[in-house]
Amino acid sequence: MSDTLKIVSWNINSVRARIDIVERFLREEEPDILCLQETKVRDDQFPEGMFRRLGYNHLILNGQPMHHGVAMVSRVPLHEQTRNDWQANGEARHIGGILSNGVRVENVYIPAGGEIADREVNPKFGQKLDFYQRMTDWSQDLKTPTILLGDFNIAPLESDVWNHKQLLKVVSHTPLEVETMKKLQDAHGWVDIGRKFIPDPERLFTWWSYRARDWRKSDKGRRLDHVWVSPELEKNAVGHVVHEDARGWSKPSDHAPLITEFKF
DNA sequence: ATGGCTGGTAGAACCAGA
Repeated sequence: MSDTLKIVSWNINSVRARIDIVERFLREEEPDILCLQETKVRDDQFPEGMFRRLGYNHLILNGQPMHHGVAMVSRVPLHEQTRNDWQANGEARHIGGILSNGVRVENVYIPAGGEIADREVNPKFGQKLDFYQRMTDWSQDLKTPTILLGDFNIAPLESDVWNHKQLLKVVSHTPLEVETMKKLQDAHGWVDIGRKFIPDPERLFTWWSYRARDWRKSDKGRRLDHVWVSPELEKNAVGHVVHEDARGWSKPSDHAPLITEFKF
């Protein structure tokens, strides 16, 4: 027998402002698990009703007022395990759960890191690097088969950005960030599911700025969102797409959802 | 190098996103 699991990662940029397109997405795509980042809502104000009406009765929330915040909503059993503070400052940027088959799902919102790629003048950039380092330490000890997904805020490959040369000094694509991300990936042998299904050098973006006049026409995108899995789960991943259309829905998030299908 | 847009919350000539 085999079970399929359809899991989505989506930086939603306010779950309340986006509740109508989240509902549309769930009705059209019918994922089993939706992992959200930047929910921007306290747990006691999370809009549970829509999710429960559609059968998503397992809700695991780690929110805070104003900024950040992550959540997982599931229509299959998913039990909270951990909420790690990889920034060591109390911000709500991670929630971890476990499926009934023992596979862990780790949903993370890694800090963007501010404007200037120098930790001496921009503490936020240092926090981002430190966050990656703590995740690297955590990955080295990790034994459980795990799906790690979310907004990693780094686009590592040349084909992950609209213009490699122009973005070399822009936070999200600097060589130091790419190297830091690689150390995290190597610490557990994380498999990059995006590039397993859409190999380099094919264009692959998950985020387009709000500031473009026409995001689709200019297509100045970056691949900031990722789905990684433990080596032993690579064979279980059977499909992966970036749902670019949702970036063009009314009042969209600036990130598109990433849809991954597994067979266990 | 600059500017462009969005949401939350306060009630901003705000902050943060990336």
